[in-house]
Amino acid sequence: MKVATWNVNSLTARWERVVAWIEDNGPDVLCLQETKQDDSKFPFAGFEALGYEAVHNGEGRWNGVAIASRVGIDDVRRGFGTIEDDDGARIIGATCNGIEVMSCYVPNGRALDDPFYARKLSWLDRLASHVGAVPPQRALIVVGDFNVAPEDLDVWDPAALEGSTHVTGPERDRLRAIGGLGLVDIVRDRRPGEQVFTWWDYRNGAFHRGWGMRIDLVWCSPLVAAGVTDALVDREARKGTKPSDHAPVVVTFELPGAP
DNA sequence: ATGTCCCAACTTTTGGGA
Repeated sequence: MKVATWNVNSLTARWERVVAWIEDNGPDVLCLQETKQDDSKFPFAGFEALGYEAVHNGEGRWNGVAIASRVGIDDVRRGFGTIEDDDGARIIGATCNGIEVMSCYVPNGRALDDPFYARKLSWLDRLASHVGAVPPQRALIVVGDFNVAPEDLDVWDPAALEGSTHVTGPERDRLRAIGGLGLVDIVRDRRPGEQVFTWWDYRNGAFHRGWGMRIDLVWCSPLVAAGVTDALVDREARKGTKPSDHAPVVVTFELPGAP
Protein backbone atom coordinates (compact mmCIF):
# COMPACT_ATOMS: atom_id res chain seq x y z
CA MET A 1 0.00 0.00 0.00
CA LYS A 2 1.26 3.44 -0.94
CA VAL A 3 0.29 6.48 1.13
CA ALA A 4 1.31 10.03 0.23
CA THR A 5 0.94 13.44 1.83
CA TRP A 6 1.18 16.77 0.03
CA ASN A 7 0.56 20.34 1.05
CA VAL A 8 -0.70 21.66 -2.29
CA ASN A 9 -1.09 25.36 -1.37
CA SER A 10 -4.56 25.65 -2.93
CA LEU A 11 -6.13 22.64 -4.62
CA THR A 12 -7.84 25.02 -7.05
CA ALA A 13 -4.51 26.39 -8.26
CA ARG A 14 -2.83 22.97 -8.14
CA TRP A 15 -5.49 20.68 -9.58
CA GLU A 16 -3.80 19.92 -12.91
CA ARG A 17 -0.51 19.19 -11.15
CA VAL A 18 -2.26 16.99 -8.61
CA VAL A 19 -4.02 15.00 -11.35
CA ALA A 20 -0.74 14.50 -13.21
CA TRP A 21 1.02 13.44 -10.02
CA ILE A 22 -1.69 10.91 -9.17
CA GLU A 23 -1.55 9.47 -12.69
CA ASP A 24 2.23 9.19 -12.52
CA ASN A 25 2.49 7.81 -8.99
CA GLY A 26 -0.72 5.91 -8.30
CA PRO A 27 -0.96 6.38 -4.54
CA ASP A 28 -3.56 4.22 -2.81
CA VAL A 29 -4.20 7.03 -0.36
CA LEU A 30 -3.35 10.70 -0.91
CA CYS A 31 -3.61 13.14 1.99
CA LEU A 32 -3.77 16.83 1.13
CA GLN A 33 -3.28 19.99 3.14
CA GLU A 34 -4.06 23.64 2.42
CA THR A 35 -6.79 22.87 -0.09
CA LYS A 36 -8.04 26.43 0.56
CA GLN A 37 -11.56 25.53 -0.54
CA ASP A 38 -14.92 25.09 1.06
CA ASP A 39 -16.57 21.73 0.56
CA SER A 40 -18.76 23.06 -2.28
CA LYS A 41 -15.67 23.75 -4.40
CA PHE A 42 -13.77 20.57 -3.61
CA PRO A 43 -13.37 18.37 -6.74
CA PHE A 44 -15.13 15.23 -5.48
CA ALA A 45 -16.10 14.34 -9.06
CA GLY A 46 -12.57 14.91 -10.28
CA PHE A 47 -11.23 12.41 -7.79
CA GLU A 48 -13.99 9.97 -8.66
CA ALA A 49 -12.97 10.15 -12.32
CA LEU A 50 -9.47 9.11 -11.24
CA GLY A 51 -10.84 6.17 -9.26
CA TYR A 52 -10.66 7.74 -5.81
CA GLU A 53 -13.22 8.50 -3.15
CA ALA A 54 -12.34 11.69 -1.32
CA VAL A 55 -13.36 13.34 1.94
CA HIS A 56 -12.68 16.95 2.86
CA ASN A 57 -12.65 19.21 5.87
CA GLY A 58 -12.62 22.68 4.35
CA GLU A 59 -13.42 26.19 5.39
CA GLY A 60 -12.81 28.40 2.33
CA ARG A 61 -9.94 30.80 1.98
CA TRP A 62 -7.56 29.20 4.46
CA ASN A 63 -6.46 25.75 5.62
CA GLY A 64 -8.49 22.74 4.48
CA VAL A 65 -7.44 19.06 4.61
CA ALA A 66 -8.52 16.03 2.61
CA ILE A 67 -8.01 12.32 2.13
CA ALA A 68 -8.46 10.60 -1.24
CA SER A 69 -8.45 6.80 -1.35
CA ARG A 70 -8.80 4.14 -4.02
CA VAL A 71 -8.92 1.35 -1.42
CA GLY A 72 -12.04 2.45 0.43
CA ILE A 73 -12.67 5.16 2.99
CA ASP A 74 -14.76 4.74 6.14
CA ASP A 75 -15.27 6.18 9.62
CA VAL A 76 -14.58 9.75 8.53
CA ARG A 77 -13.77 12.13 11.38
CA ARG A 78 -13.57 15.87 10.72
CA GLY A 79 -11.73 17.93 13.30
CA PHE A 80 -10.85 17.00 16.87
CA GLY A 81 -14.37 15.95 17.83
CA THR A 82 -14.85 16.54 21.52
CA ILE A 83 -11.49 18.32 21.97
CA GLU A 84 -11.37 22.13 21.63
CA ASP A 85 -11.14 22.81 17.89
CA ASP A 86 -11.33 26.49 16.95
CA ASP A 87 -8.15 27.00 14.94
CA GLY A 88 -9.55 26.28 11.48
CA ALA A 89 -10.10 23.18 9.35
CA ARG A 90 -6.83 21.39 10.06
CA ILE A 91 -7.45 17.69 10.52
CA ILE A 92 -9.48 14.93 8.94
CA GLY A 93 -9.28 11.24 9.70
CA ALA A 94 -10.61 8.11 8.04
CA THR A 95 -10.01 4.38 7.82
CA CYS A 96 -8.66 3.17 4.46
CA ASN A 97 -8.21 -0.54 3.85
CA GLY A 98 -8.09 -1.13 7.60
CA ILE A 99 -5.50 1.58 8.22
CA GLU A 100 -6.42 4.62 10.29
CA VAL A 101 -5.22 7.74 8.46
CA MET A 102 -5.08 11.32 9.74
CA SER A 103 -4.29 14.27 7.44
CA CYS A 104 -3.05 17.26 9.46
CA TYR A 105 -2.19 20.90 8.83
CA VAL A 106 -0.49 22.26 11.93
CA PRO A 107 -0.75 26.04 12.49
CA ASN A 108 2.26 27.97 11.17
CA GLY A 109 2.67 30.03 14.33
CA ARG A 110 3.77 33.18 12.46
CA ALA A 111 6.31 34.48 15.04
CA LEU A 112 7.43 33.58 18.55
CA ASP A 113 5.75 36.64 20.09
CA ASP A 114 2.51 36.12 18.15
CA PRO A 115 -0.54 34.59 19.85
CA PHE A 116 -0.68 32.10 16.94
CA TYR A 117 2.56 30.57 18.20
CA ALA A 118 0.93 29.61 21.50
CA ARG A 119 -2.05 28.27 19.55
CA LYS A 120 0.33 26.16 17.48
CA LEU A 121 1.78 24.56 20.60
CA SER A 122 -1.72 24.03 21.95
CA TRP A 123 -2.87 22.49 18.67
CA LEU A 124 0.00 20.00 18.78
CA ASP A 125 -0.91 19.14 22.38
CA ARG A 126 -4.50 18.56 21.29
CA LEU A 127 -3.33 16.43 18.35
CA ALA A 128 -1.44 14.17 20.74
CA SER A 129 -4.59 13.81 22.87
CA HIS A 130 -6.68 13.16 19.75
CA VAL A 131 -4.30 10.45 18.53
CA GLY A 132 -4.31 8.80 21.94
CA ALA A 133 -2.64 5.56 22.84
CA VAL A 134 -0.93 3.44 20.19
CA PRO A 135 -1.11 -0.18 21.29
CA PRO A 136 0.78 -2.84 19.28
CA GLN A 137 -2.26 -3.92 17.25
CA ARG A 138 -3.21 -0.40 16.08
CA ALA A 139 -2.64 0.32 12.38
CA LEU A 140 -2.28 4.11 12.19
CA ILE A 141 -0.63 6.70 9.97
CA VAL A 142 -0.59 10.38 10.95
CA VAL A 143 0.65 12.61 8.13
CA GLY A 144 0.77 16.20 7.05
CA ASP A 145 2.41 19.58 7.22
CA PHE A 146 3.63 19.85 10.81
CA ASN A 147 5.29 23.24 10.33
CA VAL A 148 8.08 22.03 12.62
CA ALA A 149 11.49 20.69 11.57
CA PRO A 150 12.25 17.85 13.98
CA GLU A 151 15.99 18.56 14.34
CA ASP A 152 18.74 20.81 13.01
CA LEU A 153 19.55 18.29 10.27
CA ASP A 154 16.10 19.05 8.87
CA VAL A 155 16.85 22.69 8.00
CA TRP A 156 19.34 24.19 5.55
CA ASP A 157 20.89 26.62 8.02
CA PRO A 158 20.00 26.42 11.72
CA ALA A 159 21.81 29.70 12.43
CA ALA A 160 19.67 31.57 9.89
CA LEU A 161 16.51 30.37 11.64
CA GLU A 162 17.38 31.31 15.21
CA GLY A 163 14.50 33.21 16.70
CA SER A 164 12.05 31.87 14.10
CA THR A 165 9.21 29.43 14.34
CA HIS A 166 9.54 25.81 13.11
CA VAL A 167 12.77 25.09 15.01
CA THR A 168 12.18 26.09 18.63
CA GLY A 169 12.52 23.79 21.63
CA PRO A 170 8.82 23.92 22.56
CA GLU A 171 7.77 23.00 19.01
CA ARG A 172 10.26 20.15 18.83
CA ASP A 173 9.15 18.98 22.29
CA ARG A 174 5.64 18.54 20.82
CA LEU A 175 7.00 16.40 17.99
CA ARG A 176 8.89 14.30 20.52
CA ALA A 177 5.60 13.87 22.35
CA ILE A 178 4.07 12.46 19.14
CA GLY A 179 7.00 10.07 19.03
CA GLY A 180 6.42 9.37 22.70
CA LEU A 181 3.01 7.96 21.84
CA GLY A 182 4.89 5.28 19.93
CA LEU A 183 4.65 6.74 16.43
CA VAL A 184 7.70 6.61 14.15
CA ASP A 185 8.86 9.52 11.95
CA ILE A 186 9.26 7.12 9.07
CA VAL A 187 11.36 9.19 6.63
CA ARG A 188 13.94 9.87 9.34
CA ASP A 189 13.74 6.23 10.46
CA ARG A 190 14.43 4.98 6.93
CA ARG A 191 17.02 7.65 6.10
CA PRO A 192 19.11 8.20 9.21
CA GLY A 193 21.52 11.12 8.91
CA GLU A 194 20.27 12.09 5.46
CA GLN A 195 19.19 15.67 4.83
CA VAL A 196 15.80 15.48 3.11
CA PHE A 197 13.66 18.58 2.64
CA THR A 198 9.94 18.79 1.86
CA TRP A 199 9.42 22.56 1.68
CA TRP A 200 11.25 25.45 0.02
CA ASP A 201 10.11 29.08 0.15
CA TYR A 202 8.93 30.49 -3.17
CA ARG A 203 11.09 33.55 -2.49
CA ASN A 204 14.78 34.12 -3.00
CA GLY A 205 15.25 31.17 -5.33
CA ALA A 206 15.20 29.02 -2.22
CA PHE A 207 14.61 25.74 -4.05
CA HIS A 208 17.59 26.13 -6.36
CA ARG A 209 19.78 27.28 -3.47
CA GLY A 210 18.80 24.28 -1.39
CA TRP A 211 17.24 26.45 1.32
CA GLY A 212 14.58 24.03 2.52
CA MET A 213 13.20 22.27 5.55
CA ARG A 214 11.70 18.89 6.35
CA ILE A 215 8.37 19.86 7.88
CA ASP A 216 5.99 17.42 6.12
CA LEU A 217 6.05 14.22 8.12
CA VAL A 218 4.67 10.70 8.05
CA TRP A 219 4.23 9.09 11.45
CA CYS A 220 3.56 5.34 11.46
CA SER A 221 2.44 3.16 14.31
CA PRO A 222 4.92 0.34 15.00
CA LEU A 223 2.62 -2.17 13.30
CA VAL A 224 2.72 -0.18 10.05
CA ALA A 225 6.37 0.85 10.42
CA ALA A 226 7.38 -2.82 10.58
CA GLY A 227 6.06 -3.32 7.03
CA VAL A 228 7.53 -0.20 5.40
CA THR A 229 9.52 -0.92 2.25
CA ASP A 230 10.14 2.65 1.04
CA ALA A 231 9.87 6.25 2.22
CA LEU A 232 10.81 9.16 -0.02
CA VAL A 233 10.24 12.80 -0.86
CA ASP A 234 9.34 13.50 -4.49
CA ARG A 235 11.31 16.71 -4.95
CA GLU A 236 10.69 16.55 -8.72
CA ALA A 237 7.17 17.71 -7.90
CA ARG A 238 8.62 21.00 -6.58
CA LYS A 239 9.97 21.80 -10.07
CA GLY A 240 8.26 23.05 -13.20
CA THR A 241 5.27 25.25 -13.80
CA LYS A 242 3.15 26.45 -10.91
CA PRO A 243 4.48 24.07 -8.26
CA SER A 244 3.36 23.98 -4.67
CA ASP A 245 6.05 25.16 -2.28
CA HIS A 246 5.88 21.66 -0.71
CA ALA A 247 6.87 18.29 -2.20
CA PRO A 248 4.90 15.07 -1.62
CA VAL A 249 6.15 12.51 0.89
CA VAL A 250 5.46 8.92 -0.19
CA VAL A 251 5.54 5.84 2.03
CA THR A 252 5.06 2.26 0.81
CA PHE A 253 4.38 -0.65 3.15
CA GLU A 254 3.07 -4.17 3.29
CA LEU A 255 -0.33 -4.40 4.92
CA PRO A 256 -0.20 -5.46 8.57
CA GLY A 257 -0.98 -9.15 8.84
CA ALA A 258 -0.19 -9.84 5.19
CA PRO A 259 1.87 -12.98 4.55
C1' DA B 1 17.50 36.60 2.49
C1' DT B 2 12.41 38.69 2.42
C1' DG B 3 13.51 38.44 -4.55
C1' DT B 4 6.78 34.53 -4.62
C1' DC B 5 2.45 32.73 -4.74
C1' DC B 6 -2.43 32.48 -3.56
C1' DC B 7 -6.78 34.27 -1.98
C1' DA B 8 -10.60 37.66 -1.39
C1' DA B 9 -12.64 41.91 -2.11
C1' DC B 10 -16.65 47.81 -1.35
C1' DT B 11 -12.05 43.45 -7.46
C1' DT B 12 -8.66 45.45 -12.37
C1' DT B 13 -4.91 46.86 -7.03
C1' DT B 14 -4.15 45.99 -2.44
C1' DG B 15 -3.52 43.53 1.86
C1' DG B 16 -3.05 39.30 4.54
C1' DG B 17 -0.98 34.98 5.09
C1' DA B 18 2.49 31.49 4.39
